Amino acid sequence: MPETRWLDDEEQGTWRAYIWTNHLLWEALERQLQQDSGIPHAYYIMLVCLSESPDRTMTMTQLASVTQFSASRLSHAMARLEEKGWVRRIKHEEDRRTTMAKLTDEGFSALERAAPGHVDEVRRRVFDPLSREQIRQFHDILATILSGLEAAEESGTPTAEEPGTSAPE
Amino acid sequence: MPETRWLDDEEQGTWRAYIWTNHLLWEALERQLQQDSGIPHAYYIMLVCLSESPDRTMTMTQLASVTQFSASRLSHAMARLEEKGWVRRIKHEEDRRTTMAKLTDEGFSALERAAPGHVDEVRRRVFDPLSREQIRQFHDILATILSGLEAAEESGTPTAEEPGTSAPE
DNA sequence: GTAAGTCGGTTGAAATCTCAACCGCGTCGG
DNA sequence: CCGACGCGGTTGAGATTTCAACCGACTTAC
Repeated sequence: MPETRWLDDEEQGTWRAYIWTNHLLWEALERQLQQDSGIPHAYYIMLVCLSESPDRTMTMTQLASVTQFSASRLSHAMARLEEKGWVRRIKHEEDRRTTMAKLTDEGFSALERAAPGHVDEVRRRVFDPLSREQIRQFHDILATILSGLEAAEESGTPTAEEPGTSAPE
Repeated sequence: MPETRWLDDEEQGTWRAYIWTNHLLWEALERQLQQDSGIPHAYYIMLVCLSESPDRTMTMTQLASVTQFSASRLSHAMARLEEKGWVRRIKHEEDRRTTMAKLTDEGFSALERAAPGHVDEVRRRVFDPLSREQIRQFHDILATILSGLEAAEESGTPTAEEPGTSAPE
């Protein structure tokens, strides 16, 4: 790494805006969810993922992969959700190693209660202030960044420069 | 609030992309910083803020306000940074309530060591994949969202409708 | 069959963050 | 001057997250 290419003014400004937006937005969402439903956002995500899965069930590993949480974090969180009665863990019949996490009816209705407020907050904070055109641009920008990040996930930490090249595997 | 206005497909897609991007990006940055310098990103931000302040010094409250961390979080983190020798806390002479946080020379050079890798990561993950035009759009979008969030900060939780204050920095 | 290796998942301890209570200093009204 | 209140900041307990070690269940090679 010969020389650091520092961020120019425009990039710097954008980056700070990003950091800052993220920070405030996250806080607003977390607060809203916590106060209205007593659920941290991370748990909310897990419930959403389960609710959208067939039979409202997933293996721990699947859920970890979808949410990008560590196995450990998931396990602890699950224990917490199970205490609340929102989720039940069931041993898989065939492969006795794997555990199925199933959203209970109480869990589902907790989600139903929490969702409107959350969606409302997101809409108010993010989408209402943006024009339709901006939403489209935003989507494209995020998709672009995302594809680079996902490529990096699989193969070490490449320079996110190549479009199609597949990982060695 | 009569009926929930759910997100349409475009909004939903954008939102998920945002959540996901954020998550992966944050993890990538956190990991990079942690591994290369042993500093969590939150601490990095604090060091950066101090380093840019005159005399590399700020009161705790100023720092809390700039970083948007709670006083408590800041206090704990400061204790940690002080142990590392990167920061020193000094009682203010005139107003004995206030504490000045000062970045030490070791702190500054720790920052110097950490910065290039971090900037590099940000550039590679975020800006390199984007066109100049997209960066500009991104900036506008973030500024728009941000101004709503900041307006909400000050006055309860208004509907983010005011054109109001301009972005900071 | 059995020992080594891997996979799915859990556990406990340490680090961090949040929340509420707290302490000392300053200020203001009387 | 006196007491009440507000401000700057700290503290300790509780919740969450991470890290590393661990356990039992499958697989594979001998």
